[in-house]
This record gives sequence, C-alpha cells and structure tokens, in this order.
Amino acid sequence: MDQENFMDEFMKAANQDLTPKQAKILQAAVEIFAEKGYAATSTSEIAKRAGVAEGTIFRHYKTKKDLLISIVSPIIIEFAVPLFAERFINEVFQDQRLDDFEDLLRKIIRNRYQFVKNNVPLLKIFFQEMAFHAEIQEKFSAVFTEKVLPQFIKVVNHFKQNGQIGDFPTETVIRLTINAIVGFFITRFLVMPDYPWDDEKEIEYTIQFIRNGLKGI
Amino acid sequence: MDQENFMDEFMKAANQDLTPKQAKILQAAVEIFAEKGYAATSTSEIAKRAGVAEGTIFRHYKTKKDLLISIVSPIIIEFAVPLFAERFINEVFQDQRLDDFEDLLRKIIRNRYQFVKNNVPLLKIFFQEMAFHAEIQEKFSAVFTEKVLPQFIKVVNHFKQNGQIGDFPTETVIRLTINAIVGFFITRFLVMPDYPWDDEKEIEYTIQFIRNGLKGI
Amino acid sequence: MDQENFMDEFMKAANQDLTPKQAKILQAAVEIFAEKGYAATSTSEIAKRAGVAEGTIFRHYKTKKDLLISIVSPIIIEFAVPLFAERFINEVFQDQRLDDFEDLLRKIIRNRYQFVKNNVPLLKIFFQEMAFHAEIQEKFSAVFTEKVLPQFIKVVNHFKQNGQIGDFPTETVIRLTINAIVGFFITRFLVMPDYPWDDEKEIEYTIQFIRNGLKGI
Amino acid sequence: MDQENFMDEFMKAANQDLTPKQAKILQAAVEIFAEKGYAATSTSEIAKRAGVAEGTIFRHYKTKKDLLISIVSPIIIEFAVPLFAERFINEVFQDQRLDDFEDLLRKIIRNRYQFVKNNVPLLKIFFQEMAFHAEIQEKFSAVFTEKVLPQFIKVVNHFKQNGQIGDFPTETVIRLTINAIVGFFITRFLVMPDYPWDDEKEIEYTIQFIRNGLKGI
DNA sequence: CATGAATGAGAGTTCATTCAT
DNA sequence: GATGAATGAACTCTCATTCAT
Repeated sequence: MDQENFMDEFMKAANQDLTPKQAKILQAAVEIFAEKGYAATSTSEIAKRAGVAEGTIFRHYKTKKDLLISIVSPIIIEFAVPLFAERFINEVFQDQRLDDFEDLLRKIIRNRYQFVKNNVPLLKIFFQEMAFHAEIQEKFSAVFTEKVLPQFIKVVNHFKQNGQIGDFPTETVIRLTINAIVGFFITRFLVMPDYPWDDEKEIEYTIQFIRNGLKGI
Repeated sequence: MDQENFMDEFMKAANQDLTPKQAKILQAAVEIFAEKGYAATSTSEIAKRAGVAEGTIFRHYKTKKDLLISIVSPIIIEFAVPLFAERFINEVFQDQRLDDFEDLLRKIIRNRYQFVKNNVPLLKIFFQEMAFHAEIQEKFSAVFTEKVLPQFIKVVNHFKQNGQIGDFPTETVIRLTINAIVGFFITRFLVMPDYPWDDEKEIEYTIQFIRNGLKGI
Repeated sequence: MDQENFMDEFMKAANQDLTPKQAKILQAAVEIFAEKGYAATSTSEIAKRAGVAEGTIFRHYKTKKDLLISIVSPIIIEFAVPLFAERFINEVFQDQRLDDFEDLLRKIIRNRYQFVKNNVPLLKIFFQEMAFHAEIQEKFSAVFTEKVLPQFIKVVNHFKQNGQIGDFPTETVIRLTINAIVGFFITRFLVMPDYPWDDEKEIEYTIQFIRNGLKGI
Repeated sequence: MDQENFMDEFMKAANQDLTPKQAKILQAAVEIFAEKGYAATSTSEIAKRAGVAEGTIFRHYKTKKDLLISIVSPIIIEFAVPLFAERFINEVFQDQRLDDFEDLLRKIIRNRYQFVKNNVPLLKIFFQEMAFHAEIQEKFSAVFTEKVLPQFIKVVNHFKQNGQIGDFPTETVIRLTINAIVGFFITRFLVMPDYPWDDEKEIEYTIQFIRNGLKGI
C-alpha cells in the first residue's frame, strides 16, 4: 500500500459524483495552479486545458477560490493523517522492532516520500497558497493540532525517556525533525527536482543527521 | 554592524535617485506583495497605499514585474553576499578563535537572524515569487552558485578534514545545514511568527542539532 | 362572483394541460418577476423556487420571454373584458337602477377592486413590462381599442346626453376616469400597500371625485 | 425661467467635475435605460453609444447601479423641491391673485409640464426603477415626506377653510390631486406620447376636473 | 516629475438555452 | 415528461499601462 497517488484516489473516490468533465477540470487546475500560482491562473486557461467550456467550471465550483479549496483540502488530510494514524503510532509501542527512533524515522520518511513524489503539484499549491488563504491555514492548523501534534508529542516523550532523544524541549525536537524531513522533500522535489539525487542515500543521511542531531550530549 | 535593516539601506542607497514618491511606492509594494502575493496585488492598490497617482508607478518602473524585480533583486544579494564575503570567510582560516564549526554556525545564524528579522516581508516575497519567476531564479542561482557555494564548500571541507564534520558528502552537509538554518527562520518568522519564541535558546538548540547531526557515526 | 382570483382560474383553466410542475413554474415566475422585474430574474432562480430542474422550464416555454407572455397575456383580457362585457354594459341601458353614472362607477370600481386585490403581482408585472415589450403593448392595444373603448364611448355619450357628464370631449372623460380609477388601484396596492387604508371610504371619495369632476359647469 | 431642462442643468452644474466622457456616459445611459430598462441594459452598450471604452464607465461610477443612482437621485429633488419651495408656496398666502385653488393648480401644472416634457426619459427611468431599488424609494420617500407633503397639507387646509375644497380628508385630497396631475403626465408622455394632444385644452380640462371633483357635493 | 482620465484586453461569473439520459 | 450537465455568449468589473496635461 505504498503507492498512494492521491490524485488517483481523489479521482477514484469521487467517481461516483465526479463527472468526467469535472475530473478534467480538477486535473487541469492542479497543473496550472502549480505552474503559475493560483492568482496568476485564469479560469479560461483552466477551461481550455481541461477541454471544457468556461461556464462548466462554475457549474461545479461556485467560485475560483472554491476550486482551490476543493483541491487543497483533501491533501492536507491525506498528508497528515496517515502519518500518525492510531495504527501507525501504536506499532511503535507494541512492536519490539519499532522501538528504535531511527527505524521510526525511516518508516515515516519512506512512507511520506512516496506520497510526496506522487503529489508534487498538489503539495506545491498547498505550500504556496497557504500563505494567503485563511481557510487553508485554518484547515491545516486544525488537522495539525488535533491529529498530528498529540501523537508526535507522545512519540518524542517516549524516545526521550528511552534516552534515544537528548535533553531538548519536546517542541524543539518536533520543529527540528519536521523541518529536516519537510525540508528534504522541498529541496528534493521543489527547489532542485532536476538534480541527480541518490534518494536512498539522501534519506539515510537525513535519518542519521536527525538521529545524531537529537541525541544530545 | 548588526542592525542592518535592508529597507533602510535600500532607501538610503537610493536616496540619490529615489524620489520620496518612489520610496513610498517601494514601501507600499513590499507591504502589499507580502500580504497578498504579487499576482493578487493591483498597481492601483499600491498607488493608493503609497499616496501617489496610478501613473506615477510606471514613471519609475516600466512594468509591474519591473517593480517586483527591483524589490527582490537586492535582497538576494544582501542575504547571500555578506554571508560569505571574502572578509567573513577568511576569518575562519586565519582567526584561531573561529576555527570551530560551532562558533562559525553561531556567528552565521546570529548575523543572519538580525537580517531576516528586519526584512521579513521582503524575504517572504522572495520565497513566494521565486517559484514563478525565472528572472528571480536565475539571479538567485547565479549568486548562490558563484558566491555562496564555493565558499561553503571550502569551509565544509575544512571542517571535514578537521574532524568536526563527519563523513557526509559535502553537498549533503550543505543541504542539511542550510535547511536547518533557513528552516528555523521560516518557522520562526513566517509559519509561526506569533509563537512565544525564546530565540536565544532556539538558536543554541539549532546549532547543537546541526553540529551533532553532522558529527557522523 | 366577486372572488375571482385570476391565479386560481389561470391554474384551473390550465389544469387540463398544465402539469403540476408547470403550475409551480408559473407561480414561481410570477412571484420573482414581481419582486425584481423580468430582466433581473434568472430562469435558474425560477427553477429553484419552483423546485424543478432548469431544463424543465424550457420544456413548457420555448424562451424566457415566452414565459412572460404566458403570464401577462391572460391578465390583460381578464382585467379588461369583464369590465365591458356585453352583459355588463347592456345593463346600464336596460336596467333602470343602473341609469346613474355614480352607480355605474361604483359597480365598476367595486368589481375591479376585488380583481386587482387578488392579482397584485400579476398586474405589477403587466405595468412594468408593458413599457418594454411590444408584444404586450400590442395585445393590450388590441383589447383596449376593440373591446373596452367602444363600450366606454357608448356609456360616456349616454351620460353626456343624460346630463350626468358635462361638456368634456369624450376621450378626455375616459382619460380622466380611467386615470382616477387605475391611479387609485396603483396608489392603493403598489405605491402604498402598507398604508392603513379605509378602502370603503376611499372608494366612495373617488367615486364622488370623478362624478363631480366630470359634472362640468 | 420655465425652460428648465434638467439634463442641461445636470450637465452644466457638473461641468466643473464632469469630464466630457462622463457627460456622454450619462447621456447614453439615460437614453438606453429609458429605452429598455436598467436591468436589460448592458454597460457595453452604454459605452458603445457614449463612444467611450467600457472601463471608462467604471472609472466614474463604481458599479452599474451607481450609475443608475447618479441619474435618478437628482431628478427626484428637481421634480419635487421647486414644486413646493418656500418661495412658491408662500405666494399662495401673500399674493392676492394666487388665493384661488384653480390658479394654483394651473401654476403648478404649467410649471411641472415644462419640466416633465424636458425630462421624459429621466422620469421614465425613475418610475420604472423605483419599483425595484430600495435606495431610490428611500430617497423619494425622504424628499416627499419632508419637503412636499407638509407644504401640500398647508395648502389644502388653507383651501378647505376657504371653502374652495370640500369635505374630504386632507390625505385623500392630496392623493386625488397628485394622481390626476401625475396621471395626466404619464398618459401624455409615456402611455400615448404620439396621440395628437391639444395640451392647452387638456390642461384646462384637468384643472377643471380636479377643481370640481374636490368641491364636494 | 507627477497626475489621473482613458483605454481595451481580459478577469471571474451568470445566463438562457440545448440535449443526452 | 423531467433532468441537470454542458455550453459559449454576454455580463459586470478590474487590470496594467499610456499619455495629454
């Protein structure tokens, strides 16, 4: 179940209520929003690329912003939730083999690496537009605060007691870790997507960097 | 020389050829571009906030994009160049007291911390718009590749030979380091500017994280 | 036979070929046309208020204008015809008791008062849209010139010979009379529908005003 | 000072702040609004007829509705205020020759006749659109209640004590009178503008009708 | 140097109408 | 008969830019 392409799921899930034209509109909008940004994209361009009449967009999405929200909303949940789903996190405490910070990092990064790779345009839109749209910020805040953060805190505290993480404040550990992971993805897929990355190695270096960085002394 | 407010310099430097109206235009443009993004900002709004006529903007900047470039270009140089000015880097090799990776990190972060703090809107614009404007990307690439990277490589190699940095590829070291530093600034000033940060402590934790993370083993 | 609610008749009359959906469309259209005017009303809004699909309207009325005409046409006939139906007017000459101008005015106003009261929205649409649609003007002209006017002339001449109406040109009498009656209805039901009218008294004052106004001297 | 063409005054008065293009826009808008109604008129058509770019309209009037209000607002005041300006009404009490209801009627009708004749399109727009725009209704209400009505009441009471007006309620007198006058104008200029009217005679008949109609018994 | 009226292309959105289901 | 997705023309309004003053 590694190969989760959100766009595919997105489309599949909606196949019941998504007309083919609507699917094309979403696809076109994601592409162009990612290419030139939401504000610089015109609905007429979306319509053209989607091969539909401009009016068709507004039959399905009341406004252009509505279309943006429809695109960004699911990605927030999809990125964050599985990361710390109950199932996922419980393994850390129950499974002997997972009681190792490094292994957890590896599991997380690997899992999210596939997701990010499969959803670069969607995530680019999310990062860009979160800066300007309160609706997106709020949705993200809610998911992060309610779903991700509590789990993260549990895990960090576990490994701090464990001795695998040093004497940093928990929030700082979370900040440094997320920053290293998300930063890797951003550098890898947004800043320098064309650089000849050896992903396996970079992932391992990143894991090592985080593990050692947090060990303390 | 800590208190470098780029906007001030910017203005001062231009005092010769910058009319007061022009200064107001720049100030207004920076504010609004940062608030709502370049594409979503209208020149008429800039004119209104600057207290000038709509036409006045185009007397000084041929196009709206010209105005953006005029704003972003200097910040690229200002951010990057002093970081690895000859003067700055040579000290590492000549000054005994600087021959310590941690001290260098501290010096860099402290120095850039002030700069970032004083130029949040400008940097926000830079990060946002680099994604969409080839001109900005090219300018940044040039500065980074020609000015920053070589110096960075020298330093990293120095500390690798030194034993203070472990057995990572040099590019990976650079990536992880820049990512940790820039990530700190972004989290601190863009993502969560209202969080009650204890900057002194966070800087030290970040230094410790990078230093240990790169130590190897 | 006072309680003639045209909408009811309208619907009843059509019960043979009017599906329930069609009835709902007509009702919704009358409401919204009266509220905001024909041109400012969208067919989608009518469909929504009528609880039918957008396409359903066009199954019954080829165009939006068709719908308007279907609404306005009958009201023209309904308002005018009974007013001077053969039956109605002949009474004036045959019935002794009706050979009094005042009584005739009273009979007419009372009769039309009920009609107007029961059909305010329909009549509002008629008055509004007649100004802009030649079809309506022509239909009204035809009915007025062929059905109403000749009868009116007969009656006025009768009462002029009678001495009950003074030495005005017949057209002027008709103009002044219709104006006083229709003006009362418009003031009463359109301009100031919420004023605490004592309708009985106002009707009597209006009758007296017309009767005396036309007496001459 | 009979020849008051409001459109001219309108333009003249504004010549200080009205650009020539703006004047053309107003003129074109008045024409087309009168021809086909506000809602059925497109701003592009106004622009075309005015010989300006469509954007020019919106430089001077924030919205299409703004344009309507700018057209209708002055006409309300212009029509109503002079009718019962202090000057005008005081003459009735001071000038011997005016202490005659019939003469006052004649003066009013003659004076307003010219005004109406010169401003038919403007007044048509006013009557049409008042039905749908609360802003217009409110402005009209204010002017009527504060400026016109009180003066009207004074005059009517004066002539009631005088014996020239019979025993009708004052409001009814006002209703009947305004209705007869305005109705004449509407019939004359809107309903049947092409009929070969002998205006002098019709005015006199109307005066006689009102005078006798209100005499009572 | 500064203005702001004017522009016309194009923005997002609504519309009456069509047609396959 | 009824639906509602789809259309594309037309709508109101905004935009970056120009230019006479």
